Amino acid sequence: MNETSTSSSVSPSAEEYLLTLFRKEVGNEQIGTSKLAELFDVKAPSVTGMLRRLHKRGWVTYKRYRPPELTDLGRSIATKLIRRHRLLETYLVSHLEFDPDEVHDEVEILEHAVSDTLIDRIDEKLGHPAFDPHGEPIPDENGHSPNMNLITLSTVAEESSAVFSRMDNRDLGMKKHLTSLGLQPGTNLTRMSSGQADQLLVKAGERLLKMPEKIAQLIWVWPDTY
Amino acid sequence: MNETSTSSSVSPSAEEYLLTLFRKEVGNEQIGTSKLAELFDVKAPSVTGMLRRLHKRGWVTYKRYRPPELTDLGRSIATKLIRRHRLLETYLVSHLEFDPDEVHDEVEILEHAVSDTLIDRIDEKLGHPAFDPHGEPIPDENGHSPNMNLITLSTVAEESSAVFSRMDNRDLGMKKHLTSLGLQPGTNLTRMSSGQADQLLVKAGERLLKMPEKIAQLIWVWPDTY
DNA sequence: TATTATTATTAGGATATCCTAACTTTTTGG
DNA sequence: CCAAAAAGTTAGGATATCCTAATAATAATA
Repeated sequence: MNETSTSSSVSPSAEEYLLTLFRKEVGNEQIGTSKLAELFDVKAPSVTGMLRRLHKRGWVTYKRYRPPELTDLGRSIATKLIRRHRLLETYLVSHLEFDPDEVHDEVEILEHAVSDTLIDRIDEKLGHPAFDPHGEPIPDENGHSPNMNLITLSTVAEESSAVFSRMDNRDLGMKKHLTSLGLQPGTNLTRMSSGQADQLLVKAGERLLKMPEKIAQLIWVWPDTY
Repeated sequence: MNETSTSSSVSPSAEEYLLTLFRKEVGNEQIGTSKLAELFDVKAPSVTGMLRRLHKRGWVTYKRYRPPELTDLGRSIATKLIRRHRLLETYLVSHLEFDPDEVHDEVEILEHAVSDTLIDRIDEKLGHPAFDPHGEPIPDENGHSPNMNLITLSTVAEESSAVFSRMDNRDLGMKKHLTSLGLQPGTNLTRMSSGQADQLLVKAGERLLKMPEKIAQLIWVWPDTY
């Protein structure tokens, strides 16, 4: 058993802190003791204590009064947690009718309780998805994320194909609309030639859709590049 | 929010102890400190400590050197936990291809982490099942178990029908054997008349089986009583 | 740059869980 | 019915989390 296989052996809080630190690092955001305290609804000294413990576990480098830095180990563990998190979200949304915007809290607790076996089962059931319901990439078992060289659908050349990756997930209405048309992360799209300037002709699976240029600019795809 | 709605706010171990105590009570079995210690792979003093805490929470009545007694509150909480447990087992088996004999450990951890909402979703997905994969009854939201008036298959009258409910689940070999013959919780059985004394003739679904009296005594069925 | 304001840490406690070692009560059996 | 054996408890520690109050370091500003 490697250090990260049995997540139930590790305290949930510690993993949550790690995850937060990781997300902030990815987003190039600064985060200190008091911000963390606020996020976790905890008092500052608790954060200091946690940072010490994370340091002791080798997940972060920590020196008093300095912001914590993730170690490679920390990053690798966080990546596995991200994978669990996104797979669980995907599963709850697609198999248990959870609302994409409401799964987070449930998953935050679950991700520390499910076994690797269950995660693998879910991954299989879902067909090894590369993106979660929010369009975020799901790292594979080795921690590699799908290489994202995303472009908007509007920049795809006519007669070219691409894979739907993500859409602006701030506009729920549009999201639902697109989903109802069969446009979801993973859907294969082909842009057909169309006479009109501000209107695209897109083949999504079997369907042929007309789509305003404006919307195509909000849809990010993974280009088929051979 | 009632005392038991947010199980994540309560320590998993305490709930596990409660569950064990409840199961023993139901089975009319005695259980003391050292047996508990063995079950939880923990030393005796830890059990004493836990019993004190369970007492303080009002889940059990405890006096030193005496076996613990469940309180009504304890029983009611345990019943909810049993519901979670059995629904989760049922779900993992029917929707995620877990082996009925291997779900237990997974569920033991999960049952303390899932929200009531998720449990309700699962319950719906499963169509409000009354029995789990082991044939054990699943209490409803109010803690009521399906009324079970079980009798053994050997006491079913000839030419009468009954529904397979449960079998002695201590004998794994027999269980697998019966399962392979199509005998599972839920299967409809009809006892046919047979000339032999120590041998029953049983129709299970489409199949006609010969079954030693001995085995029929270990199979519990829900009689068809109109 | 010196002083104030902000941010972060220590000190000292609480709870839940677990442990070892030493002790007590209950049970059992001659 | 009394002495071992078995079962259970207390005492004293450990770790992970969290807290409050007091203190220290860094950052910001006049």
